[in-house]
Amino acid sequence: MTKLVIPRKTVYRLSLYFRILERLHQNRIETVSSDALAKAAGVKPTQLRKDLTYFGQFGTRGLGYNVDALHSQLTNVLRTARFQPVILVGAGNLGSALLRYDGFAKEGFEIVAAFDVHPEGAKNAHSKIPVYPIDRMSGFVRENGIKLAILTVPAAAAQSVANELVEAGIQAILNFSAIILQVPEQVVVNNVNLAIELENLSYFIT
Amino acid sequence: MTKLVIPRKTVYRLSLYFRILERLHQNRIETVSSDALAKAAGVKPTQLRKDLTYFGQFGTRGLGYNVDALHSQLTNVLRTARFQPVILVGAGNLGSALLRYDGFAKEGFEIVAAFDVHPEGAKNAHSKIPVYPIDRMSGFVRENGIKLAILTVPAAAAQSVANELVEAGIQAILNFSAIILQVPEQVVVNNVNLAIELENLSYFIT
DNA sequence: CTGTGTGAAGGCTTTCACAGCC
DNA sequence: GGCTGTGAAAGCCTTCACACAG
Repeated sequence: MTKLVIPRKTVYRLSLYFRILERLHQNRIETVSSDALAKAAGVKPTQLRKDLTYFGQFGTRGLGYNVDALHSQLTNVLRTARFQPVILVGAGNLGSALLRYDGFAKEGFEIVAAFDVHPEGAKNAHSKIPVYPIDRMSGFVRENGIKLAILTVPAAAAQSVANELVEAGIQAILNFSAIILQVPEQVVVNNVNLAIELENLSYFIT
Repeated sequence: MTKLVIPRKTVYRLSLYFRILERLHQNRIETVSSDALAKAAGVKPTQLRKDLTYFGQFGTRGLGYNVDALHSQLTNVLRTARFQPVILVGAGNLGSALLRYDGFAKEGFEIVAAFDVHPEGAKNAHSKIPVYPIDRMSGFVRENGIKLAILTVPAAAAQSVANELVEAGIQAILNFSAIILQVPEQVVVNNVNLAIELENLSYFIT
């Protein structure tokens, strides 16, 4: 598998290109140049072309890329990445918000279950996703072979919940809690810290 | 101002260190080594030390860093970055969730107002933040000198709303919408795309 | 002897420059 | 002429190795 030689940042951008190609397809656009596609993705054209060469050649010189062909190539590269069942742990403010957020389902991710210390307290009226007590989490992960978890518990609980998830066999965590998780290196963690994103932006304000 | 010579990634990590130092301070820990602090931040000790040298020397050799002293130095570096008033545009699912999310306020950011095409439809029962119709947005930004906006509108509306924000004088945007915004280069944009984060994680699952 | 500070080396990404094809 | 593909160069960031201070 050539999977491992694609740089992390490139993989991230491939997801971007993929989504742009979907929109182009919906608009019945058949061909796109690296210039146009790169601009839509907010990168330089050379970067886009370099990104694509990691797994082949798809363009026609003098013309550009066939939207559908490139789209299906990217589907192929990212295929394992889509339609993964996901669990969410921590149905507080942010967690229950994400349960109601339809952006995941739209893009092929299904949150199959949520867990919380107080499942009955979850503000979950508008969602069909079941919220279970957290002591059922490990069992659920094991029985259903869940590999992906979204972590939205308070900072104080995050590490111990993460330990439990790892123990149960989780391979990747999308971490919204305000601490950096210590996990074995085979477990992948992406951190999203909204306060830091704002602080970072503010730093660059004049 | 030495501000501009600090690399973007370093600024981001400074926010991390800052939060860890706050926790250490709360726990009455007075001194911390670069090893311990780096581990908590998920980086290598040398990286932490290098990050700090961008704006001075704060450690005591053989001992480590004084928690409070380093904390106040970071406050100084990040000071403009905190306590900025923020507006939120797009009070749909994700937007109204963020209005209820207390993580921003806890970290010094106040969302002073929200805007939506259908303000009355905003699921805003539990929040005290006012939701105004979107045609009041520009005026509000101008009158209050708002520099920071959180954008949670649907992809189809995002670019035109962003244009309006830029026109009104916004300097930085935290963009949750699924497209990459085209903005003048003096405007800073940080993108958060939750579906791509999940897809990216999934890619690295075996 | 412990742990910071830092020039130099190394590694990873991005960008350039241009060859090659339509 | 227009646009892709790509080796080489540049740039940026991280890591190393070790000098130096307490």
